[in-house]
Amino acid sequence: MSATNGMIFDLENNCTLHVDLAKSNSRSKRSRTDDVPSYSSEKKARNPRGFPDSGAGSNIHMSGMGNSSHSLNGYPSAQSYTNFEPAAFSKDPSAFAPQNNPPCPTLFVANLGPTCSEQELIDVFSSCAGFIKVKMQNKFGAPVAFVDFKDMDSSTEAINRLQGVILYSSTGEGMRLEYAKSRMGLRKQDKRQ
DNA sequence: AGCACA
Repeated sequence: MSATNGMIFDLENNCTLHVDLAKSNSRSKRSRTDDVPSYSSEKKARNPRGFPDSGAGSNIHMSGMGNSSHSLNGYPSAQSYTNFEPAAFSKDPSAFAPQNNPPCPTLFVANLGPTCSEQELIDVFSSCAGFIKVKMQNKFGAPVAFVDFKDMDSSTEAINRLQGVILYSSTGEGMRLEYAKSRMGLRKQDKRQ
């Protein structure tokens, strides 16, 4: 009787099933906002829409990265493998990387693993057209990198291709790609149609 | 969420 009192999120099937609250159930006298009769810890969580916000509406599915041909922790000094295609594991880039910065040729890379090296980023980003160089900044626990492209078109395509790509040294969801901030960007670079 | 050099 309490199995489907709220909603059911089925993340595995990439489908969201939300069962409406009991309108004509046996407990129809219960108010819509008060769905937890046993625990009255938080009463402030009420919506005028009558739909409890759980915040779990995103159906993020991480693929398993089938390109792990090199599982070694060491990397060759020269880039010997630059032919793998990151477009194979295309997913929704906007699910976990909202880039609101104005477009620029330089990309900001974050959410890297603690053992990520600059050579690894070079090997990954060199597969994109217009790639120039990678400048990595090692901070403790939060390494970031800057990737320079020749144009904003190249950097935009690089974001779409390599957004959320899990490196061999990644620990979480993968690296986060954004447009780099710069005080030079305050110039008029927004072109209106 | 976290943004440096030239």
